[in-house]
Amino acid sequence: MPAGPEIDALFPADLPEPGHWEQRYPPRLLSSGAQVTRLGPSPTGHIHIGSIYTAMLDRDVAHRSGGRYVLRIEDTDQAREVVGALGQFDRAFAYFGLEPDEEDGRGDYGPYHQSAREAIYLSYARDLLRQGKAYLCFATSGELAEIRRRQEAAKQPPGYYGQWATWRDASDEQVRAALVEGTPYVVRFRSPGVPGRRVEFDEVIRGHLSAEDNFNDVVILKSARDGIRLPTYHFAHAVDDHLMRVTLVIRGEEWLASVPMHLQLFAALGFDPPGYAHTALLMKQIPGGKRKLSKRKDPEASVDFYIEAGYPARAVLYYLRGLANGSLAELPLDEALAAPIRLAECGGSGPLIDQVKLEDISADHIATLSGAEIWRAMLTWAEKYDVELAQVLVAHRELALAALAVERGDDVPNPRKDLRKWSDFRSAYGFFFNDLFTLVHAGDERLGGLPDDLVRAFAADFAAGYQEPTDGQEWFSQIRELAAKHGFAPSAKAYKQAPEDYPGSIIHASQLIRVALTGSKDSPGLAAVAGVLGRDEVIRRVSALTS
RNA sequence: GCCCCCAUCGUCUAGCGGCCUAGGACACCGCCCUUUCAAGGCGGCGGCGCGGGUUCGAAUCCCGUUGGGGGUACCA
Repeated sequence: MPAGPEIDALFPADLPEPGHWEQRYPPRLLSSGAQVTRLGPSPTGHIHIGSIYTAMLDRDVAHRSGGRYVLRIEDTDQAREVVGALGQFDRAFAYFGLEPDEEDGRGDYGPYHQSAREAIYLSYARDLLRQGKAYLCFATSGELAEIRRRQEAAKQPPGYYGQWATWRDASDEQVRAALVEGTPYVVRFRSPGVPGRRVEFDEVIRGHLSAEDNFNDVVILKSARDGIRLPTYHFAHAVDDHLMRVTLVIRGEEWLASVPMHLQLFAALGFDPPGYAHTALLMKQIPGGKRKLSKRKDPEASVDFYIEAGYPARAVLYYLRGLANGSLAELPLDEALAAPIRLAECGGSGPLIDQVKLEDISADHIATLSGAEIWRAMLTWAEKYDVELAQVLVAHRELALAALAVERGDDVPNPRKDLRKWSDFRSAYGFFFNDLFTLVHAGDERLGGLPDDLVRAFAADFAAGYQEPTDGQEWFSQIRELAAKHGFAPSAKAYKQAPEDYPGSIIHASQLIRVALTGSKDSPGLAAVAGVLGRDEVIRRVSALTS
């Protein structure tokens, strides 16, 4: 390997030494026991619900210990970067109230996106190179593929190591020649590991673990692209988490197998390693089993799925919290959200995300909200995802509140649970608003196939003698009397005993009015609905049946 | 293939050697309530993967096995 001066020639002349960064980012002044955590999402598309899950843990652990929760954008893979991803991150964190304590624009340990930290990585890479703890590798992707093919054929572990790592011990002449030719290169870590040797380490969630030590000379600096040379995740993890003075790395289980290698990197750099907690991955049910939720394949993996459908943030957080610590799922929502998450009590196996359970939780939660609270949340959601509905909610605020008061409120022991998410509002409550309601006429299939003449006559009678509801039973007696007059059976039982004697039962008669008023065969209690709609509107809607 | 993690009802889990005849929630089924629906009440179905140990005693500890998942990139 070429000596110092030749290595230095590969880097900018004014590149600072590691000591510079150590001073620039001094250890934090925090009380003992304070944890500094970090979330490192990649801007490669929609943010994953798993990131919200991890962010929740990061924030909880940091804040309860008097520490800091840092957001670091891991944008070292420029090829996969998606524009607009960052704005999405902000929206997602805001929706769930998981804004970081430090991120670009605020915090003393920035910049907080990796593409802006190139000089830092270069400093440490150069240092490793000078010490012989890293080396230049000129192998082409074709050569690497060939090595891999032969390793597979020989049933040997894949990777760049031992006899396969030809550039690890290349002569100075070989390296110089490649450099002179301008051959692209990467910087590889010279792993001190040997096959078969074991390492042990502690992991917060899984306890004391042991694994085969890493012996793979992983890439730490990728080849230059547009003159910029960025680090791999592994190297950036070691450098950033050290310099940002992160004390606890909470990340997905997919990183667990990399810990031995990461530990080697920290040791080679002379850093104290952070603590590690690897959370079980959120899974998705598939025909033959389950797999980790995929951002690309599964819409429910994206945070936007939950925001667009309008699941209340607190309901989602509560669900996620229950997944992390099962005992929290037994607590009421408010208590669960206020209780600490204990990493040591997190499960080690990945849970299937259960949409139905989430909806149940969400419906329960919404049922605890007042009409005014629901109106406010509905409006916030609709302004973004259903503009027409938002306009209606604003223009008819009183009507909306009256509609939301139907079978709901402080004096109602058993509030309606027909709203699981904000996007349910339109189908459940839209009919209250004339702008969102279409009159129903005789012959409509929702009327259940009753003869048009009967429908018209019944509707005309109802409209003509309509009385505003004062009491539910009293109001319903109007239908009861008319049903009798028009030959409907007085009860479902009577109808069932002699169906040929009647056009239908009292149930069919009431369904006539229900469909006329709500456009649906399912609705809240008719007397309450009619009360909200008001006399004129009830008559208008029922009269429509006659035409 | 190799390495690693994990393992209780269909799902999420409680359980950390005797409180277990294994508890709860969701789902499902039945009944009740009911002019429809959403609910609500009551009840039911349903599980410690398997085999060895250790122990007076094992869902709980150990070993093996099977199964599931993750990793094995100049992606994170």
